[in-house]
Amino acid sequence: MARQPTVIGGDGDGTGSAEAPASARSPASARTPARARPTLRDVAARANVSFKTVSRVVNDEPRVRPETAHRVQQAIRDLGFSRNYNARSLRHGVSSATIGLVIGDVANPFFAAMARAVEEVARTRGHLLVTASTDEDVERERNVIAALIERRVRGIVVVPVGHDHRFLEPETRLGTAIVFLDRPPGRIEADRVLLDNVGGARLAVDHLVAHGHRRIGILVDRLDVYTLAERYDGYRQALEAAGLPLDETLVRFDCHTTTDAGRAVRALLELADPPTAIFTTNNRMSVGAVEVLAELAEPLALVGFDDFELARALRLPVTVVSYDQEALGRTAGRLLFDRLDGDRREPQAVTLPTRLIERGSGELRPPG
Amino acid sequence: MARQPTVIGGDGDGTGSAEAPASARSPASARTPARARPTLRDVAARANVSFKTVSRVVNDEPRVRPETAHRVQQAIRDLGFSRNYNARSLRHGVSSATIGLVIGDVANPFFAAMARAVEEVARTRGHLLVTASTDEDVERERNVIAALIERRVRGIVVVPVGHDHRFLEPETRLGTAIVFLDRPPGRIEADRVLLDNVGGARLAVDHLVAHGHRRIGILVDRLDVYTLAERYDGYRQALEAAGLPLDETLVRFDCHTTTDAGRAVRALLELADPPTAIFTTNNRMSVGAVEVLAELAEPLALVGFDDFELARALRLPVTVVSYDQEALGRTAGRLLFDRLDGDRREPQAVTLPTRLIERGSGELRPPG
DNA sequence: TTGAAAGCGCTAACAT
DNA sequence: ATGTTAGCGCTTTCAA
Repeated sequence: MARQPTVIGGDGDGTGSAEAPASARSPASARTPARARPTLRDVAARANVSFKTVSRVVNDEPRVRPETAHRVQQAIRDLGFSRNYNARSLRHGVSSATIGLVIGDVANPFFAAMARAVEEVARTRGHLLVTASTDEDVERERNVIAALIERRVRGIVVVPVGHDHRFLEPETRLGTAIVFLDRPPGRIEADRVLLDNVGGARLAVDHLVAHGHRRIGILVDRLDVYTLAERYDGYRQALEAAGLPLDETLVRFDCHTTTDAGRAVRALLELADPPTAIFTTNNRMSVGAVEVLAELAEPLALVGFDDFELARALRLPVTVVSYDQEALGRTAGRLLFDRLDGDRREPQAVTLPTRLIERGSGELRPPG
Repeated sequence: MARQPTVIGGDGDGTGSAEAPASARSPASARTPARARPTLRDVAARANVSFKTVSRVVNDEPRVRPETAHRVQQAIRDLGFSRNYNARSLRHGVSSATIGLVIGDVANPFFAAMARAVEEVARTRGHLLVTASTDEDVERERNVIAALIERRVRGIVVVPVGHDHRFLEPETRLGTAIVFLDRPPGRIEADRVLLDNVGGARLAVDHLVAHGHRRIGILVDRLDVYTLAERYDGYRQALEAAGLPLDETLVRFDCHTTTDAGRAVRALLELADPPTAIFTTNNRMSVGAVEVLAELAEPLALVGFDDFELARALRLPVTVVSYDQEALGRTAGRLLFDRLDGDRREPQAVTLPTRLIERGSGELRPPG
């Protein structure tokens, strides 16, 4: 398991004058301290040209004799030169070729799918993506956005947490494009790409009602999360449309983790008059519910919002409200680049549709 | 659904001289073109101080009269000033406070978990994370790493694709820290955080053998993926240790997607002498296998490498080789920052352990 | 085809 | 406590 230390060559080009940090000098090992990073000037010196010529070569500008270009290329390789993009973008009008993505948590497959789609759009446009998670914390949202702006990203796709984004207004005026994803901005008008949450929830609950259920439990987290509030609203609308009362004992809040959701399901089951069906309002809750329901002799009906991998391989395949996750991210990414390309239309609001996928769990009828 | 356009204020401070791109002038809307971004100097002018004083305020340096600081803060707010971090880091020794992460695909939960862990470490150190996916393409790996270096990230955590990383050597000498994650670097010595893949595979196959299986199928992708080659190796070692022959018809390559894996399982089932157990060498393959096996009347035994959400909620809960995903990313992140802090030990090789989680599918005995 | 000079927004070193 | 000067690595005029 022991490894040979990397053999590090001597200071071949006489540039290595960088003052090493104290820690670099301490161990007895022959490890060389970091040498100074070569600049356009260093390359120029080595190739015997002016540094402007090197700049031309690096940027594929015309008007350079092939022979000169060649010599410069060689020097670039010899020195391990890499153009400093930050310095480059200091000049007005030279892009940082970077965009930001602010989401709740990359480890959540829902966000991961969006991240992937946004990154894909960025890539086709030659941009890099800085991704930052907020953990649904308002303060972190602000901090992270500020950090992105300090680095002069050209635009930001954000799944917002807060409910007041007026602090972004000056920034948009300064040219940073902002697109809100999955949830609307608070107190400002801006581009947004949303899901038809109310419609999706109605799809789910109408479906359960159509299969004879009259006591339908619902799992939600805090209602200040926009999507959940909307889905809860769809639930209530569906009940009302069906002439069913809203029984508050059937509504379980604060289902943040899968564990919370599992606990909530257990609580519902222990009710004197338990529900015959459950509507879970996001993928985590569905997973948590499924893990508990899997242990039951007599299964409850279940419809979940968000599709998830393996939903169809489960003991009882799960009926879900689904939609195109990638399309969410892709649409937001495209909108962002449209803006960067100079699109000056009024703020756009795109709403993506949902659909019901019947797999079995949502088609169970109430017992008796 | 129609939205009011954002009301955009006039050119309040007389700075707005930025030349608008052609597209900005086209529509009849009163939308103002982006104004020039305020600098330290603009703030200084407004607050009637020198721009160095503003710099002091922005950087929380001492030696500024509270009253002055106040005036400056006000000007900063008025102008919507944001310090340009790129310009700042131009100075020698001022960090870009950014690190890079190069992975196969953020949408894969395996990578997402690592991304999350690395981001977490970065965050505690006040750094932002630029994440880029390679889609397991060698050329993209090189391009992406080059792009990160051009932006002067301080270090890069990379799940490598290629088998020759000598091109990184000059870069490490220039001070960019590189840590390889999940797979070893090719042809250079460098820090690496790996998993005990061989040991994990042996755990899996030994377990199946112990339960009476003598024909054990295996799903793999291409063997030039390090982890899979190692796991395949563990499979062979286990067979040999058990005195079992290696039957090539039981080895299915090129299982890249879940669909591929499902197909491979079907092919195994149609064999004249089919296996009684299957070992899947990553999470995608396990999912693909499960989806096919779920349809079977008489289930096959299955052990999968990588744990996955819902593995225990399935019709037949899946026995897996598990490990601490977060620890992988966390360890790599910490190692990276250790290096940035001046750690000059020889390149480190950390290997993380695996363990078997029995859930049922791996404890099935062969029929008869 | 090549080069010299100015300046992007900032910080560090040195005044005042 | 505040200001001045130089320069980070680059691109953009403009000149040769």
